[in-house]
Amino acid sequence: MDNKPAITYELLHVCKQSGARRGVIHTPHGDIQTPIFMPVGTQATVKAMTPDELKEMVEAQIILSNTYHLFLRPGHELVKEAGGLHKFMNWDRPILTDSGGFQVFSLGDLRKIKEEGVEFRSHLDGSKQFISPEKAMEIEEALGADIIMAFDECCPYPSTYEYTKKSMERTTRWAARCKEAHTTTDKQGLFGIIQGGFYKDLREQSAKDLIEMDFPGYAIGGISVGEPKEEFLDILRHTTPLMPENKPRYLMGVGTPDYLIEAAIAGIDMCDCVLPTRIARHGTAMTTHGKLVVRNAAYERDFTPIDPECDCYACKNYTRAYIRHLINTKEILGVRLLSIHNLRFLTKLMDKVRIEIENDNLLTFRDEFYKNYGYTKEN
RNA sequence: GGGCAGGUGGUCGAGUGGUUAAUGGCACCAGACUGUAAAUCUGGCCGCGAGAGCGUACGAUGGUUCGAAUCCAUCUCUGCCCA
Repeated sequence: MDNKPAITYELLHVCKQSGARRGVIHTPHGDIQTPIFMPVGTQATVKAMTPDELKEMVEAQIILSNTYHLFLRPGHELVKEAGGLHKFMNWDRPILTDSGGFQVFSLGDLRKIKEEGVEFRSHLDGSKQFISPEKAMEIEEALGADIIMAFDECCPYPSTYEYTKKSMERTTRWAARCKEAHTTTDKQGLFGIIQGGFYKDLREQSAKDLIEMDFPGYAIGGISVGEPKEEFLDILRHTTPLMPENKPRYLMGVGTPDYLIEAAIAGIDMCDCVLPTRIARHGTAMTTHGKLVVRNAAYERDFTPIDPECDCYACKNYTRAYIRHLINTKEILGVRLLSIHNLRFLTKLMDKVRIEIENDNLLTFRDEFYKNYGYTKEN
């Protein structure tokens, strides 16, 4: 196990104003400039986007995919047979696969948690499926992403101290089993996931135990699950400093502009979220001046771009009135244009965040951004 | 000219004497969405009112009845068939 690790982190600069990190993550499929926002492509596709669009229009550096969903369909063996996930979906940049831990949370009614693993009743056909830490590793290795996540439990909010503690300790035991089962360490970096809900001592315990296991990167899981923003920030700010400085820090499931900026300030390097693509499908855009529900009647005759300050393909070529028309008539193009815009909006936001870190100016940038976006306070 | 079937809220369409301001679909209006069971879900959708409520309303008019979108009469309009 002394071969070169698949994933390494290089710290380039720390923002003197905010403490945010500017860095690079080296992966087998290229470098990732951080802090970064990662679009989510659960079923081996970022919904409505081609890989070319993700590269050229969105300028995505890395995308996510999902172990649980690909395990059910088309099956990890099939993806392996196709030559791995990169080849299967025609994406040659880095990929990160989530382990199915989020499905333990989101498929709450359909699963049973045991020490050995989680029994799921498939949401597709009701069939019984079992995912253990070892199984998750088998699937993730077959898929072949650059970064793979340990199998964890994402606790609901709120959860009692007792439940959260038991869950966190089990997640830690599962992390050890994932590490033990993980064989492709030269090609894939396995990240541990810090849990502990909204209890600081549990977060500390989780971080300590996982760090002892020496993963090539660490994630914060189990926040941004419906809690108030103050609690989110509190746990974020408490947990991030516990994470190693020489390894990537990943905050799972965060995707509103304010949360992304706060995450960077807290010292996070990576975030992912379904939000930009989901709200695009539901007719909403993120803009410099806040959320814009394009399908609303107010934009029926608005012949200006979604965001006049945006340079994306959708904003350069189409009006609110046209995109509203496409969304309201359920035309695929509407969803595509909004997805391009929202994803580009967030990747560009992170471009700016990286520049402002280099300029030691991130707090000033945040305040300015909030003012434009319409946030009244930062917390 | 004769026969038959019908005219219900933006629209399509239930309802055939009271619990009906009137099921449902669509359209429309708004909200939610944060490691995707999500091109989904929730709410609103006659007028006025914060609300209790009030006022109008099922082609038109008149009638029966304690009570009618529902029954009767006449008129009117639409579709189909026959001449």
